[in-house]
Amino acid sequence: MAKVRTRFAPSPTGFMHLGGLRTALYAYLYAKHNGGDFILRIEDTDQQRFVEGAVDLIYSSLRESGLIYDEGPDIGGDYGPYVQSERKEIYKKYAEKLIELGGAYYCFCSKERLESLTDENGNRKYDKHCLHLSKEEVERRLAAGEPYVIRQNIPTEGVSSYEDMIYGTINVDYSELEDNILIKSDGMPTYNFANVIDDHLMGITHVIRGTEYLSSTPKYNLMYDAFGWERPKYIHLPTIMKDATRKLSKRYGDANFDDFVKKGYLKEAIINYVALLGWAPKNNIEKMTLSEMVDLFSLDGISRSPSIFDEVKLRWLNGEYIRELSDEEFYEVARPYLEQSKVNGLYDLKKIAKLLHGRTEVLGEIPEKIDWLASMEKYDLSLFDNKKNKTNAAVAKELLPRIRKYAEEVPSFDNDSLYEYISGKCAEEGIKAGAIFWVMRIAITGQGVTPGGATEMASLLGREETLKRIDFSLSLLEE
RNA sequence: GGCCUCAUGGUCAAGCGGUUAAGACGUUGCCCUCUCACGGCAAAAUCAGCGGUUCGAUUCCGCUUGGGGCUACCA
Repeated sequence: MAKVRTRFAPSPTGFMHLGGLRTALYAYLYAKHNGGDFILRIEDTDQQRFVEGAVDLIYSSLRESGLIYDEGPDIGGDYGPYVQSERKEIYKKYAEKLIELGGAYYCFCSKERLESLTDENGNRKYDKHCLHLSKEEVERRLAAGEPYVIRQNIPTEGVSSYEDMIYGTINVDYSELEDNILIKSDGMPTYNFANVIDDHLMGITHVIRGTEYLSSTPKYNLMYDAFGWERPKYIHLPTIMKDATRKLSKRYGDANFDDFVKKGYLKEAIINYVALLGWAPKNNIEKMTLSEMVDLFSLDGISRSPSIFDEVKLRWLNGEYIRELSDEEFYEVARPYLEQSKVNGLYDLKKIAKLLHGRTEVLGEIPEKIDWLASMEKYDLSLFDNKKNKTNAAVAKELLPRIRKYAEEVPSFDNDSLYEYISGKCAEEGIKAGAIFWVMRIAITGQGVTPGGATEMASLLGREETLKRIDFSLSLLEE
């Protein structure tokens, strides 16, 4: 069997969309699982939608997520060029050939005439008007420099049939199809034409793309057949949805790979999560590395129904990846976020990172978790209420001087020393340690929830600041 | 509207004629615990509806309903 070749063929219209990323991922996985090649091709035939810089974004997103392509515009290959706008002449040549074969024809119809074809329901279907032009007339008008397009000549009757590797047999009546434009008046091909020519010329064996092409694939098969080319195998993928009725799309602004990276999701987690949308490995594992996915990937694990993107689950998975990091690695990835928080320069960021490590699911939430540490504000005294430890503001007022004394006396201000010293004292003096720790934590932070216990927070603050805060709380309790 | 297509808990999903209908996220309890988080345990589904086929349907077929896609000189 021939070597498997798959391709990812995005249009450079903006950021790398997660739906596109998944398509790329599956194309990559299928190729690699079968020992084949994965190719990148840029489909930039629509100059209106072209966005400056988008091509570089495609390169970097693919590279960052580990989807290394074997051939592509920036790395070359034997089937280039890999950018469609650079293949204009190739399309022209094949379009002319298709015309000779009877599979296409020149069309000179004006926009106005096309619009006049619209029926009362707002539907429009080209009437093959120019198909009936004589050869001489076509020659004449071409020579006169009249603007033209090239349309595909689709049979008016009959049924087209093909096998999709996910959806099975797909039958479509030719009468449902229209004589689409293959070559636009600017000389550029449309997707409808370019994808066929390129996939064939580049030796693509398996075409992997979204279901939006499921029902238009018969048109492409018609061309493969006309040229006498072997049709590729088709693998159409279900859509990723934002919710039950809306497709995940750029319009909502939160569906880009870059957005998630910026929010503080790890690239591995994003890829891993996206892989799970529409595919499940046989062994029921959810957390996988890219290379594990390559091993496990199989078409019969792909579902046919659209799946909804669930950021909550992505969060969980991201948390799993974060917890797996060493403290040192976590510090490195968390650093930009730590540095943009208000505590930057005030406390030891490494120490904070260590406390945050097991409590962080998304890196971007780090600042809000620690910003309050920068200054001690007046807080609600009901925070001292705790029924398990039987504490409240009155109890706190009583306990705090004692806590202050411990903080002064403890020989070393690291967490272990603090914990041992204070719990030792509590045992000695017959006081409930839980109550002391609760009061102490509230008194030095003024927060109900903190990224560490009383002694951890104290050791982070240092003796001086801890005492200062205790005094502040004492004064609050006096009022 | 026409055509293509999909349908198991809130979400992702196992299942491929006979099961107590996996698992994960989330949710809710409980346990652990110097708060939170982590971790542990537990709970929650008559498989969209209706008809068939079959000794027997979540699994096969049809219809209905609902969702998605296509119907561009966009891909």
